[in-house]
Order: sequence, then C-alpha cells, then structure tokens
Amino acid sequence: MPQETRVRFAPSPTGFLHVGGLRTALYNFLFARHNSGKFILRVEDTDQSRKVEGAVENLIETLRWSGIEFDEGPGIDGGFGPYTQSERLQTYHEHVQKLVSDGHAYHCFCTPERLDQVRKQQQAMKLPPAYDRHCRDLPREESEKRRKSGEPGVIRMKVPIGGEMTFEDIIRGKVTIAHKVLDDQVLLKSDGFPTYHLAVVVDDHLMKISHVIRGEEWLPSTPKHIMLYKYFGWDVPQFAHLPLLLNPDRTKLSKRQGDVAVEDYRNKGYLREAIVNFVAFLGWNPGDEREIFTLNDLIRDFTLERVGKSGAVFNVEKLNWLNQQHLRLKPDEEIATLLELLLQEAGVSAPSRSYLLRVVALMKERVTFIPDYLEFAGYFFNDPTEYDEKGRQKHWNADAKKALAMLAEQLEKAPAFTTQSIEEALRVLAEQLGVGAGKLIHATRLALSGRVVGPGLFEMMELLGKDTVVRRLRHAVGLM
RNA sequence: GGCCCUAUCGUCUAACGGUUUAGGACGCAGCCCUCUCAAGGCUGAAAUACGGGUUCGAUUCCCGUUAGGGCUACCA
Repeated sequence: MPQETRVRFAPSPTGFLHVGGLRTALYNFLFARHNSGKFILRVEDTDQSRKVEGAVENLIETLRWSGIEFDEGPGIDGGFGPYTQSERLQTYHEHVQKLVSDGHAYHCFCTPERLDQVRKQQQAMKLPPAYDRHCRDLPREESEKRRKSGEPGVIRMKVPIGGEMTFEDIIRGKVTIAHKVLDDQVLLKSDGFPTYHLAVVVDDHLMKISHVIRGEEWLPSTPKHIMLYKYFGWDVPQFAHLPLLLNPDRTKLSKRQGDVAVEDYRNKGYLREAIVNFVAFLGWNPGDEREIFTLNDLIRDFTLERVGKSGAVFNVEKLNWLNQQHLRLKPDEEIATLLELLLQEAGVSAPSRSYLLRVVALMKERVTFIPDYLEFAGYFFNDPTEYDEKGRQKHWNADAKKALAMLAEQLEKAPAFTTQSIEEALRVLAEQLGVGAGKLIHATRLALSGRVVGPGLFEMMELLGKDTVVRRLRHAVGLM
C-alpha cells in the first residue's frame, strides 16, 4: 500500500508571517491537495528566548486569510498531536535517551565559555569552527556521575569521523557532503528543550511526514537529519529544498528593502488571490503561458518537478499587475461588498447598493486596488474639495466659465438626464459656442470630479445625478 | 575562511542536445482606439556570466573561473 502524502509547514512563532514563509506554506499545501494528502501545521517553539506573544494566532489568521487551510495542527487534532513542540518535551527526552544508550549521542558538559574559546582558537588558526568533541569519549561512569551531581550540559549527536553522505533532493538532485564538515550537533539544550534538528526529525517521523518541503537554508543540515533517521532505524522522508526569495538587489529577502510581512500587503489592499498567485509563481510555473491562477488552478497543476532551483526576486510591479487582473475577475457584487467596508472605515456615508454597483462598473477597468476607489473616485461619494492645479490652468478660463454656467442651466431644465441626452446637450452647446467638445468635456470633468482623469464623462454625470451635477458645476463656476 | 547551492532579457520565467532568427509575462518606449485615464490591439528595445571540453550539433551534458546566495549557535 502506497504511503499517504503528508506534509507540514513548521514555522517558529517569532513574528509575522513572512512572504517567504507564505510560499513555503503554499507549496506544501498545494502539494498535499494535489496528491489528496494531508497538510499539517506544526509550531516550532523550541527557542524560549525568541518566542513572541500572539505570533501563533497571527500566523494562523494570516494563513486562513490566504486561503491555506491545514488539516491537522493546533486546534485540529488528527491523532498525531500535540502540534506544538513545547508540549512534546517528554517525547524528545525519550528519543534522545535512546540515542545515548545506543551510543549515537553523548552528554557534553562544556561551558559556553569554553566553546567560545575553542571557536576563537580555531578561527585564529584559520580552521573551520566546530565543536572539538572534547566530551565525546568521556567514560560512561564519569558522564553519569557528573550528570547526577547536577552539572549542566547538553546532549550532542555523534557524527562519524570519516566518509560522506549523499542524498537525493527532489528539486536539486544528488547532494553530497563529507562527514568531516559536520559538527557534533547539540540535540538537547541545557534548558531541556530540543534543538530544531532533534525535534524536526522526531516529529516528522512520528507525524508520518512523507515529504519535507522547506527552505534552502536547511539544505546543509539535511545530512545530520538523515543520520538521525538512520540512528533511530526509521525510514527517511523525501526532501525538497525550495529556492530563496530575494530583495531587488538579490540579497535574501528582508525588511529594510520593502515589506516582507504578508500582513503588510493585506493592509495595503492587495487581494489574497493576487498574493497567492504571485508567490506561487516565484519559483514555479505551469510549463505553458498561463499566468492567472486561482488557488484551485494551482492545486490542479502544482508539482514539485516544476519548481526551479534559483532564487527569485520579489518584484512588486508584477504583483500589482496581478492584483489588477484578479480585481477585474472579481464579481462586481464582491467588490461592492469590499468597497462598502472600506467606505465605512473611512467614515464615508454609504450610498445605496445599486449606486455602489454602478460605481464599480464604471471604475473596474481603471483601478488596481480596491482602495483606489477611494483615492481616485472619491467624488462619487462626496463633492470635490480640491481641483487639479494643472487642470485648472489648462481647462478653466473665461470661456470655460461661461460655457459651464450655460451647461448647468441647460441641464437643470432638461427633461431627461441620461448618458445620451447629456452628451447631446453638451455637444450641441459646444457647437453653438464654437469650441471643441473636448475642451468643454475636460473643463466639466474637472468641475465635477476635481480630476483630469476618470471614466467616461457622460456615464459619470448620469450616475452622479442632475442635482449633484448642477450643484458642482455652479460651485466650480464660482471658483473660476 | 570552510562546506553546500545557484547562474537565460532590468524582473518572473519557457526551452528537458537539433523543430530557436532563444518564446511568454511584468515593466519600459512608440503607434492605433479615444473626451481624459485605464482597458484593449499592434510594434519595438532587451538575455543564454566567462573560459575550456564532450558531440556532427550545445541555453541544454562535464570541468574550471567569476558572481550571488545559504550554512558554519545550547536560533530556527
């Protein structure tokens, strides 16, 4: 019977969800769904000092917002819990103890000070810094005695002195590392917590993880992990190390050079669909020329074989374009709902649903973000208070003043107020005055919206309504 | 420093030895459409890091150089 596909995303709760973390989570999720497997969330909180209050909740919330749902994890038991490492200490102790009795690990009593000194000496002699294995061959009785006397210490794994290890990475192929460059890694810290290396192996095995899909930064320590699987006598899962996400200058993606928290993008008004689509394409592509993908499209087409090996620059321009594409794909009803929320937040009195829907229809092809509706189309909700300065100079003059005043008067007494009737009235007026319709159009748009760009003027006027149009025209005439 | 990984237009990428005058997308420039802006259509500039091999033939395979990144903690 083939093994069930089980993958996990295992973040440390040290802050907000990073876009790189989102991609790792996404690839794991897509892989699980594509293969009808399970996606597990595991919290790796073994570093007490880096723990951040509320980080787990924040992480789960952001993941949920993105549309990435886990099948097992904190709060969703699948029979392999607990899914938070600080609640699994007993398990790690039992396992590391077995390693010690089997001779694959040993107690080390070296103080941080000694370790520091050794490192400095090695550096001075231009040797690669590594633990000098001072406690590796301590007699069993001595080790026991010191431990029982309460002397603080750690447990380290015993790495073979000679030889090398080769393993197969799904993305990178064969990777070989010599044993001699591997350190006798600490497995259990003096505070009783496991290090990542112990916890990840024990948990991945106990949780029956079939594929370890994680960032490239773990590639060099993978041999140690495989060694532990062998020491325990366990089957080794498959590994896939993902390329890194980069800043525009090709250094590892970091704060300082832009936003890295998923939340930052969310707050700026980016759509989850766009972020997911974008992040998925940083290192993966479907092999053809399609680019606009929903989460379900991604699930259908995602394979690890099509994941690239080189780092990818996080390019906001393309994200913006994708946001626009996904916004255009979104039903007007949905956009109106989102817009309604935004208007509420901004303290703008909410117009009727049908009015909102018409605004959306008019602006849909002209915006990239939902907040753009407020920024570029606020005049649909409030009279303009400012008028584009360059536009004033270009379009507003004595002629325009006269023309707009006449236009206001004519529109006011016109029996109809539709796109067609408005256009006709304006064009006839332009002809009577002997000016180009364009001139009149521009002056009018500025008077009604305060802007020089916007949707088709006549549709806009119809939507605004006769009263508003006449009022705004007269107000503008007073300013000229 | 040591070890590991990576290397196609500015960016994301296609090509899995020949169908390639290296394709697409974002961005950029120009033109068309047009009341402006957007959208759309068309066009253009733009890349196989370098040097050696292997081969009848290399973007594709191998080696080296260079560059970038990662790791080198009782962090993950």
